[in-house]
Amino acid sequence: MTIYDVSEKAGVSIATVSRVLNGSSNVSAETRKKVLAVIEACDYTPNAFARGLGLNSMNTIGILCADSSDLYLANAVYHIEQELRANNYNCILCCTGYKLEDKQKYLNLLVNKKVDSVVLVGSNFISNNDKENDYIREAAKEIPILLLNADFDYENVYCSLCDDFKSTMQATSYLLDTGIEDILFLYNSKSYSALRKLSGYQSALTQHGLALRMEYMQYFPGNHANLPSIADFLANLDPQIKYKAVIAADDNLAIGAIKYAHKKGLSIPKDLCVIGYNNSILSTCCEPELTSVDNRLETLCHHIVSTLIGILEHREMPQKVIFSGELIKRGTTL
Amino acid sequence: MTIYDVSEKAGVSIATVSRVLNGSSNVSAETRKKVLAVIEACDYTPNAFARGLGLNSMNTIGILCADSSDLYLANAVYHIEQELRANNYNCILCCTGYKLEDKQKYLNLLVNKKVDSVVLVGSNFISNNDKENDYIREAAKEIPILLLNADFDYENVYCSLCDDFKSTMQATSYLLDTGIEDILFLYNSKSYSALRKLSGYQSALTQHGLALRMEYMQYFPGNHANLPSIADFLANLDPQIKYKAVIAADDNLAIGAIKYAHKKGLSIPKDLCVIGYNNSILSTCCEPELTSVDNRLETLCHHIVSTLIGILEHREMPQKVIFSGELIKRGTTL
DNA sequence: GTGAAAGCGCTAACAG
DNA sequence: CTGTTAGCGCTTTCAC
Repeated sequence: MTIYDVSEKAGVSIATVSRVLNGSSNVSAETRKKVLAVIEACDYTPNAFARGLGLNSMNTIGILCADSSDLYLANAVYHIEQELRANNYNCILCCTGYKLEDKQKYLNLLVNKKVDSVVLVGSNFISNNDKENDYIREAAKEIPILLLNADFDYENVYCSLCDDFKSTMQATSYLLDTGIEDILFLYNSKSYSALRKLSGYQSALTQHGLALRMEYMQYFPGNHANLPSIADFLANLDPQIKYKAVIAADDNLAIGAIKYAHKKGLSIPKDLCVIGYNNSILSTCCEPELTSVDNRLETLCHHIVSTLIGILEHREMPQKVIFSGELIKRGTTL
Repeated sequence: MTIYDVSEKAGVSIATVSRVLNGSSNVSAETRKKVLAVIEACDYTPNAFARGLGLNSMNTIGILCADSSDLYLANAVYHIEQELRANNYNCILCCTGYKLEDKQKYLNLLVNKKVDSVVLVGSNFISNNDKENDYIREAAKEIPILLLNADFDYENVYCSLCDDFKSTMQATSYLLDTGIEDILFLYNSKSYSALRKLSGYQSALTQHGLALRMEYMQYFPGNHANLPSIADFLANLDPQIKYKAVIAADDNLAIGAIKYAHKKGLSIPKDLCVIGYNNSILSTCCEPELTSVDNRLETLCHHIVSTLIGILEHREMPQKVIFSGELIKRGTTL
């Protein structure tokens, strides 16, 4: 069943069918009804490929993320998909892993597949080595690129992010204000976002007149989905490093710290305070529940999609939008 | 840059370019080299839409799931995407929620978008009211439909699932064998899979000569991502219902039970044993860690995709494959 | 081994 | 308001 069949049965030209299909106003109520009746009767649906070929778009957006099984990224993907679908766009999901080569390859692939735009979920798509960001610049020459939780200045690239620096600074200050000075910062990524968190931590210490100690900023090199291994990592740290609190770059690491405390018989929050990041489901699964920074994921996703829609509709849109996080206080802090 | 431009620059016809593009053998090594050189030089990529129109396929598979932010589903989606991409297929992700109307709508939409096939992730796509499964039969008339963790007999529908009945029966028996008889079964879905688990629980009790008590099979009506509300639910149960163990239909519910125990001052596993399902990240985040049924998600996903590829390549494939789960013993059981 | 040409099904500019 | 027609870029017979 093609548009020709419909036009024939309805006794009109294909152009007219196309018009009613696309809601053009230039059709008399009568012909419209006639055509609609045939369409209904034959259960006709336009061929999506032909449409794509003509319009050079199939109303699809690519979503690139390193690992959609990661709690945080999965949530982001979910919300973005929901928002896009509400706007009548389809999503092609593409999980790249963390290797530059693959990110590059898949971004390229999506561009060649003629998606209307792609949104990169997670700051790990931006490297500190600027040359490694060229693949994004390249893609941005073809289609708009949206970044969730990353900061990058380039034409046709748009960012929505949470101020991780400020949030972490506030979280750190919160601990400092309760009189705790020995705070371990735990992170497991060197992405833009992670580094911003690290700076926030440092900045809070400095502002409170405290010296920075490198050994109190620990990089966990493993997989943060392996919770026990995080606890082991902390257990194997140099015992010289004595801390009364842990600020973690995400909830997984924070849970690792809690597990470590349990293992060592430390009482939380009396002996050890813990603050996580993301306010994910992990923050309510433990005992006591985890104080965590809510980085407004849903808001960010909502915003990035409405920006995207605006761009595709050729409205003028802000290149960068920054939200503030919020510390959700639960049982792991005083 | 189109195939015409390439053909012109290479001094051949577009048919020849198409041939080298598609690896046809009927091209002399010399011409092939010439054409490839031009393609390389111009950085030419074929237009995906035109290709789709000609071949009636764009090598994309639809993935339907109720909620990709759900831990279990997110993992499934991740693995399926990875496997498909490894086979050079793209994935259109579509989160439907749990309403029949929407599942129907989106399955239809994907069929109309001319995906090559769709995989339905999670048993919630199959209803016990068989009439509500007609939308799947409808779709199966157009393209192959794959079901992950659901059981459904129909032409052009293929299932990969874990034997939830058996796994739950084994888990229950395991508890019974340690001498615990008062076991609460906690579930929050009435999907095929959840009901199979329930039967497994019942069957184990019956086999051990124990009577079934309806009040020991509790349906939690809330959102299982809200962990504290699960604990509250248990706390508000009729105090007449005294139990020494909880078998939960997923890890979220099990974590709720652990939270409940903490709240009540019950010691785990001495006063209360808990068994979860899915062996997700939640099973290692708590204290003690959760005994949970591993339902071989990765294996299932691997299998479902290789079945799919087989079908698309017109090989004969099994309509149904059933794996067995495994009880992973951790600290919440004796 | 290679080229010419007929679709694939739709959109949109143009003419009436 | 409606019809005619020229693409969109590729695949695939069918000749040579």
